[in-house]
Amino acid sequence: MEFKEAKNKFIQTWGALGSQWGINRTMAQIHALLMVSNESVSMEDIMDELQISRGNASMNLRALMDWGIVYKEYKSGERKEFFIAEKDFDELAVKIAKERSKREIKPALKVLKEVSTIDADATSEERHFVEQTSKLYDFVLKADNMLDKVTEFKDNWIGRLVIKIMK
Amino acid sequence: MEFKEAKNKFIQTWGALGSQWGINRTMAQIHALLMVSNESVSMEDIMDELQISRGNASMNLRALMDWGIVYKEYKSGERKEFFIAEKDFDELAVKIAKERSKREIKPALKVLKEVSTIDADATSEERHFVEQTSKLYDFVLKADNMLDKVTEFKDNWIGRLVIKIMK
DNA sequence: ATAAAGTTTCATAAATTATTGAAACTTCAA
DNA sequence: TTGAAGTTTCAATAATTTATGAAACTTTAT
Repeated sequence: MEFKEAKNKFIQTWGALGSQWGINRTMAQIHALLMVSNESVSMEDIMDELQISRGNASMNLRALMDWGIVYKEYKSGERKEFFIAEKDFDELAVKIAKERSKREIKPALKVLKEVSTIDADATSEERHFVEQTSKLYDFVLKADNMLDKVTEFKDNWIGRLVIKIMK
Repeated sequence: MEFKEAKNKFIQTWGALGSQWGINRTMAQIHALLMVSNESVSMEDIMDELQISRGNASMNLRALMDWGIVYKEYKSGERKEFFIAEKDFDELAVKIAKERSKREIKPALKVLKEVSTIDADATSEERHFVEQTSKLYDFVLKADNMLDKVTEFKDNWIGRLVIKIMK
């Protein structure tokens, strides 16, 4: 396989992986492109390489910056803006985890709390509902807390974690 | 909030959470319904409660069974099939993790391996590509292994993990 | 063996999500 | 202050994903 083919394959794969995990394809592709780029990349270059429109590029770059995993770079002498990706994967994982927790898990927890605290009538159906949703609340809370804890290990947390788990 | 409202809210929320994580909304909703149900539920009941078609119900139930998180139950005397959800959340998490690893992470790893082992020409661009994709391969592999390890803790792995992390 | 009840499949339709592209806006150099 | 280069926004459109429903298939009781 030659370089160009490999690069393209990587971008496509990363894009597909993203879309399976609730991150839009183009956003993941732009991120992939930036990750493997030596130099910072202009919006023009991104549009050109991924064959996407200006609007699409602009919106997804903004989203990536909102997530804190892509940064703008201003080059002196150049008017244009350039972009670079967070290349520390541990940092990347932490940021993605935090962002998704904030956007998706926290709101779901709120609802779980609400529905698990209705005052259950005497019917076994209602008691079962309250029991299950309470257990689920505890479970999701624990899982989410784990993500928070993980963010305290700035340095290679997955490595440490694996070592700990394996004893 | 009364029971019916709470139940509905829970099903909607679980469905939304699912769709944000790459599991289709109806599949997650059916799972939610089964989780909070006292008794096993027939396909008719599911169709009725979620207001979905027979085909949709059938396909998503099949998917849930493929994932190993919903089971069929045959009641003696009844011709109809009934369904129940895996209600052990640890078991549920393990099964979902395994399934997604198999379907999504493993294939991505294969591609990462391929593209990271092209013989890099002398250009710094190509060397950088190989370096980055190699590092990413190691990272994803480690993360995936962690999921595998986690499955060895059948009993309340998240709890143990949190304790370990917190020292 | 038959037919009624139950279940699955899949081509088509609907709904959702992502993308385009052109207009509006911003910045900067002269 | 002007206008050219650069950037963002968003209504319209395209692409993708999901759902429908009717036909085909299977099972079971008689």
